[in-house]
Order: sequence, then structure tokens, then C-alpha cells
Amino acid sequence: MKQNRRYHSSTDVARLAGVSQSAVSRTFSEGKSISEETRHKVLEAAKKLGYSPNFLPRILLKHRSGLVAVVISGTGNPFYAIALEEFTKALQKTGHQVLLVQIDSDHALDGLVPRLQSYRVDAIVSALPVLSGAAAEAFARIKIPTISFNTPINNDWVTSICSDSVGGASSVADLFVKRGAKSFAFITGSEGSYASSQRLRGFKDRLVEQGFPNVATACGNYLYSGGFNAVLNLKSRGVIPDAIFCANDLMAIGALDALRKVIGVRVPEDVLVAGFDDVPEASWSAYDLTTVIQDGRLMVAEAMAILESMMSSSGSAGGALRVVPAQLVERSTTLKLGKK
Amino acid sequence: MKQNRRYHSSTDVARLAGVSQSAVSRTFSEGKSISEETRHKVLEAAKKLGYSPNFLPRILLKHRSGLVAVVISGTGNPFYAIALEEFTKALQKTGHQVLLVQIDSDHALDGLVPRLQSYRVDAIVSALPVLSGAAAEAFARIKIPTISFNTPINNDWVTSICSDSVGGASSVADLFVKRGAKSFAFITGSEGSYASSQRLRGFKDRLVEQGFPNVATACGNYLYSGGFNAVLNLKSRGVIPDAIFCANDLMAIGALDALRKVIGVRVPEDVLVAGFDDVPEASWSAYDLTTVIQDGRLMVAEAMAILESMMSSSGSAGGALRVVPAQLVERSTTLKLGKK
DNA sequence: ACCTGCTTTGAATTCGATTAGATTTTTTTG
DNA sequence: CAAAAAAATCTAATCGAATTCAAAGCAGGT
Repeated sequence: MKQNRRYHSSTDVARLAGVSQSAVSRTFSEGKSISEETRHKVLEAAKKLGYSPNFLPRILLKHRSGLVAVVISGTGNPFYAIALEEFTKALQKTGHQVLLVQIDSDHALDGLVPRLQSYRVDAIVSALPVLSGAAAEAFARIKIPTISFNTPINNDWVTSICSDSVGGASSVADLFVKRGAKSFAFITGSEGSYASSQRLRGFKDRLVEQGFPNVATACGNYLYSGGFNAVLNLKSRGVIPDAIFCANDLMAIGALDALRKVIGVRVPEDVLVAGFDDVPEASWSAYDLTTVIQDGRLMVAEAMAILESMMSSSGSAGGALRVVPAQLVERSTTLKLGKK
Repeated sequence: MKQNRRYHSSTDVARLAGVSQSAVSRTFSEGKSISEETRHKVLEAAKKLGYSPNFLPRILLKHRSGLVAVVISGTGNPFYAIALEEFTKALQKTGHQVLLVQIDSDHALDGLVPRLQSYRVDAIVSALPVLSGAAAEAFARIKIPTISFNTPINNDWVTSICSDSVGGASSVADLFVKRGAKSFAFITGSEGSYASSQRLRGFKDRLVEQGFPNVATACGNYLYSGGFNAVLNLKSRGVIPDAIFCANDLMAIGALDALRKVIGVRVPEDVLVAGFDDVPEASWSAYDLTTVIQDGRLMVAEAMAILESMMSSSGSAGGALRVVPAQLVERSTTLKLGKK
């Protein structure tokens, strides 16, 4: 009857130590009334049985699981790998555990939500590059405090943390113009990505202000291959501009390789290139990419502060949008444009 | 009294639907005897309350949580980011959930183990580059089926999945010799890493066989900076050999950049370079790095198969060591060595 | 109408720790 | 040394779903 029981219970320990079950419980909870002698007997017995208290009954009684779900869709983009790492560290530090959930697209969220509910997660962090309004609805319905990373969502249970894509993109436009570029292209991220569309908007709007109304665009997918192929695609359309801005660093690196190794133009002498994120790869010497710093660490810290307050207050307290500044860092891919 | 209750219970649904709690339970479990009429009433009420069954009581009764802990120490090395991604996908497919645990060093395992026990995880996957015997002991003591990734552990509850580091390193040595190299260096991973020491052994042993007894070594840390600095370190010792083998790709890329941009030598004309892992970055055109494919996908698939059988059988059934083949892939960093 | 066999239903028990409240033991104090 | 106060301990209720078991409902065959 006890065939598939892997763990010992507090009752087992109590029996072995010759005390009541509640004495065992008190031994393992901080600041409870217990004599030194009893505590010793209990710890002895617990050690002998390899006992460690089961968390699950506590969760039933307290209605708090200590679990926070982090939803991602792949770590191909190092920015999200770093964000995941930072979130995990921060959550562990505050005594939470991370339930990692991976989904291919935000359509999968519908099936996901009941599962998260079943594990009674205290909060959800969505670090998805693409999050549709419909999918976000699903989060709102279950009334669990939620953080949306880089996609602004407007409802009572979701708080959004976004970096200043528009501002960052504007400063890239300024830099390109200052360096003498006259024609421009933008390589987009995955279709439906809010960050990508904001970066395009910030870039384009500033260029229009500066008297350059035409920006060529090509579709990428936020990955190396996307940037690489987008450049080939531009070339096949006969469009190699003076300056190319990519929605993230990984694509900018792909674009650099395509420009230098396939198209055979020089960067920055013939073409300027800039990315967004400042992933570690961007500062590798072979690329030394001009980019916009999206401070993942800071964004996660902001998210954690908000999450903490959402989880402690019993009400909702969501609905805010926090925009974190993004800062341009110039490296060698935008240094000078030669005369053509 | 119900102040901090976020979720409705099956009893709430039962009351609203005018049926018993057990009827609600049967409605939500597959293949239980329930009339169409009752089921409908229950589903109606559940929908109204936003009810979704709580998993935790089930865990108490069945002694299986469906949780698998995956322990990593950072995703700076894309190989581990990919392994994590594959594990998560595979575990989700088999109905498990991933409890992600991040630790700085394997010393932190001691504090970690009781926490995992408290959440009653069904299994543990350790994907740490460095795992000491003492830390592995901690896993064994708690008698939870464990997979050790790339560090062989010998005990009843741990099964190890390792790629063939020795074989892969041997074939790198062969290639270097075939391409005419006469002097060699090896850049190590983090101190205490089993994979790094195996790769050094396979490399060195084969070179000795080929009549080259001397291999210079420099210490790295499995990261870009480690490879970069290791090359500068070699240079300062006056040792720039014909061929450098790095314990992983990230360091090989760092080494490449240091050689080309700081030291000012050509690769592959002056120096040959090879890495290990075949991370996506290795095939980026700017590097096009010769490396040894460590098939993360295959390793994870193997691990999953073993994990499944360990979890289903009530006994231990651990203790095996599975070695996955590693295959050399030659790219342009080893193509030709010029005459010096 | 009555028995047989089948499905459906609800009451009661179970899992393991927490905790309020009752009870016992120990310590302090007049 | 007794009374009062404090500390330690135990008993029992609790959380929420799954499950066993007994009772009830219901069809068809005689």
C-alpha cells in the first residue's frame, strides 16, 4: 500500500522520535515554541529518515505556492536568455521558485493558462517577443498578477515593462544622419512584434523630421539568419542603402556578415549598421557593433519590484506601464561613411 | 476569513451547480462515470467561477508532482541555453513541468537539495559544467532519479549522459597534424570541469602518439573573455603555437578575435583554431569555426528516455553512463597553414 | 411487479503539514 | 510550598481534490 511512496512524512518522524506530529512541524518552522530536548530528538529522527518537510500542504492552507511561471519562446536571442537568468536569480533570492514554460507561439497560451492555474502559481512573467491582445486576455481572465516584458498590455492584472524603443531608435537615426547617410533601411523582427514596430516608428519618424521620408524595410525574425537573408533580399531588390538599422543585435550581426562576406561591401566605409539590445555578441571584436543598450538587468529589477508589490497586496494593483530608458552606444560599425 | 483566497475550489463549484464535490471532481477527470446532464451543470458553474482544478491535492494523494528540476549555472554558454530549451520542450511534451534552478557554483547545491525535496520533484536534471563528487552525493542522498549532463557520476540514483569528449578531441589533434601544425596549445574551461579535462586528455594523448609530446595550456572559463585573455596570456609567455584547441566554441571565438585583432596574426594561415560544441555562433561567417559537434538535441533525447524509465519504475535503476558520439566538422579556421 | 445488471451519485476518507485551542509541564514569585 | 505565569505539548480541524463504497436510479427481461 505504501509501494510508491518516495518520501517520509512528519508522522513517520514523530513516531520514530516518540513525539506528536505537531512537534515535528514546530521543529521545522521558525520561532515556534519547542524545547531544546524535543527539537534534538526530532532532528535526529528526521536525519535518520532523510526527512524534509513537504511544501504542498502548506500551500493548500496558505493559498500561496511560491511558484512564479516564466513564459519564454526560446533562448535563441541572448537577450531573453539573459532576462531569464536574471529573473530566476531574483526570484530565487526572494524565496520563489521558477516554473519555466516554453511555448512556440503565443497561440499556445490558451492551452497553457489552465495548467498554470492548476499549479496555483503566484505570478506570471511573460518574456515573449510577440504577445497578441487575445493571448494577453487569457492572462487577465485568470486574475494572476502578470508582468509583460517588452509588450505593453492594458488591463488590471498585467503590468508592462518596456524599454524605450522609440527613443533608442530615434538616436540611431540621428547618428546615421550625423555620419552622412542619405538612404536607409530597417530590418524588422518577427511579425506582430510590438518592439519591432516601435523601433521602426522611432527610426522612421526621426528620419522624416530630418528630411528623409523613404525607408526601405525587409523582414527578419530576430535571429542571425533573419538579418542575413534580409540583406540578400534587399540586394535582390537592388536596394543597398547607406545605413541599415536592425530590430535587434542578432539580426544586425547576420546583416554584417551578409554585407561583408556575400555582398562584398565594407562596413562602416560603405554601409553603416546598428542593432538593438547590446547582447554580449555585439561587442565581440569581429563585429564591434553600434547598438542601443536595452538594460535587461534594470528591466528585471523594475519588474521584480512591481511583482513583489502585486503579490503582497491582495488586490490587483496592475495596469501600469513602465518605460525603461535605452541608451545608444557607438562602436565601429557606424564610425565613418566613405564618399561613394 | 477568505481574504487571501485567489481561487475557487471544487466545493464552490459543487454548491453553485447543486451537486456534490465528487461530481465536480469526476467531471474534470478523464473516463469517470458522469451523466451528460450533471457534467453540463458542473461545467457551466465552473466557467462562471473561472474554476480550474487545483493540482496540489492530487500530488499529495498520488505522490507524484509532475515537477522536474533543471539545475543550470547560467546560460552564457549557448550550449546550455539550447540544452535547457530542449529539456523544457521534451518535459512539457510528456506532461511534466520544469522547475528551473540557477546556482552560481555547485557548492550552492547543499542548500538547494532540501528545497527541491520540499517541492517533491519527481526528478532532477543537472546541466552544470562543473559538478563535484561531494555535490553529486547530495543528489544521491535524497534518492530522486537524477540525470547528470556531461559529468559522469557513479551512484545508484544518478545516470550520466556525456558526449565523447576524448574521441572528439582526438580527431581535432589528427586534423591539426594533417594540416601541418608542429606546436600546439589547449585552452581549458572552468577549473574542475570534467569535460574540459577529458578534452585535454584526448587532445594530448593523440598528439603524443603522433610524436608531439608538448602541449601548452592556458586557463579559460568557458566564456568569450576566457578565450580572449588566454591567448593574450600565451602571447605574454612568448607562446603562439601553430594550432590552438579550445575546450568550447565560445572560448575559440574569443581566441580568434584576440589572435586577429590584438596579436595580429592570420587564421588559418598562421594559426589553426578549433572549438567544441558547434553552437550557432560557430557557423557565423565572420568566424566559420572548425569545431566538434556535441549533439545537444540527441543528448537530451537520450536523457529523456532514461528519465522516463527511471521515473516509472519505482526502484532506482540509475547508475548508467551513456556516451554520445561527437563529430568533427571542419570549417575555415583549420583550412591551411602557411609556411613560416 | 420483481429481480438482475448497469450507471450515476454522494458521504466519508485520504494525502501531509499548519495552527488554534486545550491541556500538561515547568518555571517564577510571593 | 502554594499560587500564578509561562512554556511546552498534544488533539483536532483545516486546506482541496481523488477515490472507495454504499445507496439510489433505471433499464430490460421474465
